[in-house]
Amino acid sequence: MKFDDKIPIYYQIKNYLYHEMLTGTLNPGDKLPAVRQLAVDLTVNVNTVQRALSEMITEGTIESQRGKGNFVTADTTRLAQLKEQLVMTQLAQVYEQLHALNLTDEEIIASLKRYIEQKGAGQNV
Amino acid sequence: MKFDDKIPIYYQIKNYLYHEMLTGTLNPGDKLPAVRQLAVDLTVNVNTVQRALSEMITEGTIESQRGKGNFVTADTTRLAQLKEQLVMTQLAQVYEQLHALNLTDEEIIASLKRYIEQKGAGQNV
DNA sequence: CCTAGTGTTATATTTTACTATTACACTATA
DNA sequence: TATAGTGTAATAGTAAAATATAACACTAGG
Repeated sequence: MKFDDKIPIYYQIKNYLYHEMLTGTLNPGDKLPAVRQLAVDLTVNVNTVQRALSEMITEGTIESQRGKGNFVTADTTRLAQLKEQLVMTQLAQVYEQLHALNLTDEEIIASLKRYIEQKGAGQNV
Repeated sequence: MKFDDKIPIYYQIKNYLYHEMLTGTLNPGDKLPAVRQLAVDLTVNVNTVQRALSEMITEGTIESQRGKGNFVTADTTRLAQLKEQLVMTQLAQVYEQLHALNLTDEEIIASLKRYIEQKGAGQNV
């Protein structure tokens, strides 16, 4: 897996796993790949995987069972909260940045629409 | 100045200076504060400021004159390009992230509108 | 010419993320 | 009970960012 060298790898692993958990690749209650396997898949060290997982365990989005494996929480409410939080974080970030560049609310919305239209021309989903 | 410990400081300094250059605090052709003064203002080391500046000099957004100072480029076309690029980077990032969470184009736009409305309630600009 | 103000560069040190490696703890099962 | 598969943790080493500090190079003005 390729990483952005401006952001800690363990942090990007968290986002990767969030993505898997929120888009159906990993469902509530599912067992995650073994840490050593994840390390191989992502071509990083086990400790780096563990650092990402331990933060997620603290957050409650993943539950660990020693000797068995790591599991996506079965608490769908918490997962919904996680998704909402990730979306809001992204929106807040783009809004703050563009607002700081003196774009008005309307210009921010318009520029996003324009971006999506341009992008959509040729590879819609 | 407070920095996000997930992103290199020199990189955040670049964004800070971009902001000053694109919102009228620093106008085309303006002289920047001396590097040592910037270091004091931002509470970082001179070398860290210099690293940010040297990248911006390479990019052509800042011009250096040894013994005199650093100056915002007078090339307003280049500054306009810079702003456009920063906006596009932000839009691409938020779009990719939200799209990766399975939000449709319409949902992405709608969620941004909702975010702005909620935010606007009480502190419009 | 000298001095103050400026950009530029270099060295050594500290901190953090990451890696490599090893070991330990627990579970399931043959 | 032995073994394979799992999570957890500790140690030592490497690399990059940032710091502290000093020195060098150029400009302007007295």
